[in-house]
Amino acid sequence: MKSIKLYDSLKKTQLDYDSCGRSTINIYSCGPTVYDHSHIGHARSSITWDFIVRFLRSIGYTVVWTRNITDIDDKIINKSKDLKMHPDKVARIYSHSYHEDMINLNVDWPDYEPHATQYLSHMYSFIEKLIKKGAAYVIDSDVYFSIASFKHYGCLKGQPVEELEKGFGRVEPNPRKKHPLDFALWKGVKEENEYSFESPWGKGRPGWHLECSAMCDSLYGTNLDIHCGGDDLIFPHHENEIAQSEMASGPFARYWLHNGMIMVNGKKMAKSDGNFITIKEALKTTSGNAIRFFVLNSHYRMPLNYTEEGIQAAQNGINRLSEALSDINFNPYLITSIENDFIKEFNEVLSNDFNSPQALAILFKITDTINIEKNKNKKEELQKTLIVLSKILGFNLIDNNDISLKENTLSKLIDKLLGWRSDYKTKKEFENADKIRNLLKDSNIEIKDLPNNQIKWQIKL
RNA sequence: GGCGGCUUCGCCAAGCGGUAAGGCCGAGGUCUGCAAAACCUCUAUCGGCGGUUCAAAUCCGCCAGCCGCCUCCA
Repeated sequence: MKSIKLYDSLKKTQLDYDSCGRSTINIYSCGPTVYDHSHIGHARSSITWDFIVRFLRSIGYTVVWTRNITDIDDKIINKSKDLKMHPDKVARIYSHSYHEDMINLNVDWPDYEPHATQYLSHMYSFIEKLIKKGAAYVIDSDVYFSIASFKHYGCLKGQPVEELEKGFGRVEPNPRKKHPLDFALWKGVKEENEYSFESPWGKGRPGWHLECSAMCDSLYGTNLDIHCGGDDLIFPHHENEIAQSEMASGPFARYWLHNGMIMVNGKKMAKSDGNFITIKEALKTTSGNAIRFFVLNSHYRMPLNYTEEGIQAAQNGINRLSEALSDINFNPYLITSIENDFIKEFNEVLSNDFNSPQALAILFKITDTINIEKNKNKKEELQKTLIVLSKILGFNLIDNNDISLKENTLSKLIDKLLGWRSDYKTKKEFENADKIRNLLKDSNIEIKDLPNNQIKWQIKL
């Protein structure tokens, strides 16, 4: 098994991944709270973990990937009031929207996609365990986690409790809590008609941090290898997860990975700041491949500035990669395993904390080589290499090129038009020939005259 | 106030001690009826100032600007 290095947010240093002799890697990544359409920031996160899972699988690991859906939350409830709709329906609508986005971004389905509301009974036993161990206390129908019970509290954030307290001045202290940093595991209802669930402590709703811990515990027990999420979740979400899980069932995730934020004009893209672009909006003018390219072209831990130009540059880059595959005459879905230096180098750079920008550079190196290769067999192998590697990054360059389209009627129409254009060209009626070319161009179909009277066309966004 | 991070070509962005990847855009050329594509060629010494070193974008110190987290957040 290939060895990999990764940056661990908990130890705050780059480490060699220790597989503990197992070929399986259990990964849990924090998914969305479904109260609205997802934005580019969610896209980055999803694409990042998707590509890392793909890569780990490509080098031989068996990955069991879980990505949760938070389907109960105050924001969902607020939205349900706005829409005059049941909270559960709100959650289902936006989960569906999220799935649509994931499909368009070619993000693989995780192996498990637990919804918080499906794990209530597990949460109850989780809370009970904490209460028994003295790590949680009940006040009326609220249950709080006592951070004083966990001596490593603050380890992920990298700050002792005393320092964390200092930053707490801005928040109204909840007088019911024993310590200002204690957080709710279970929130009892304030009003009788609130959306809530029956629990051993009365009607209420689970605390956000609890969900992930309980679901991890249920799915993986103490065998969680990698836990990932956006770096805005480090504190308090992941910090609290660690505290709960360690207190309830012992060692939690062995490694922590966090992706950097998407920025807009130097500020973090966020719903609350209103400076977000939804994935659906972005897909109106660009492709899923381009968004993925845009994301993968920078290292996952770095902040990434979102701009229209950046997306357009990414789309142009994708177009060039697809271009190198536009004349394949083999079945791209039946590629037997190949080995060469490009692949070796590709695996090398990705093994070094998942350096996707360098991996992308290799794709372009292959593209350059394809474009100048005269030998048919060699060229074919390079094209196969490009397809295989681009798939590991999660690109779909094949459908982008629309091989299948060439079989259908639209394709026949295009060929017919191109035939007419050739006739006009033969008769030197270039004005008419150009009319056809412009017509196609207006429909995002670009044509190119190659030597020997061959004509190539490509759908170009 | 605390902790963490960022500053590299016009734009995006790698690099983690050995003499600046890649993408986009742009310029010139080959090809072409023209165009596009492809191909060839061209474009930075790394925020500032010091220091360590045979050698620094890379390590250390100081300064400046920017951002994130500490409240829901991918």
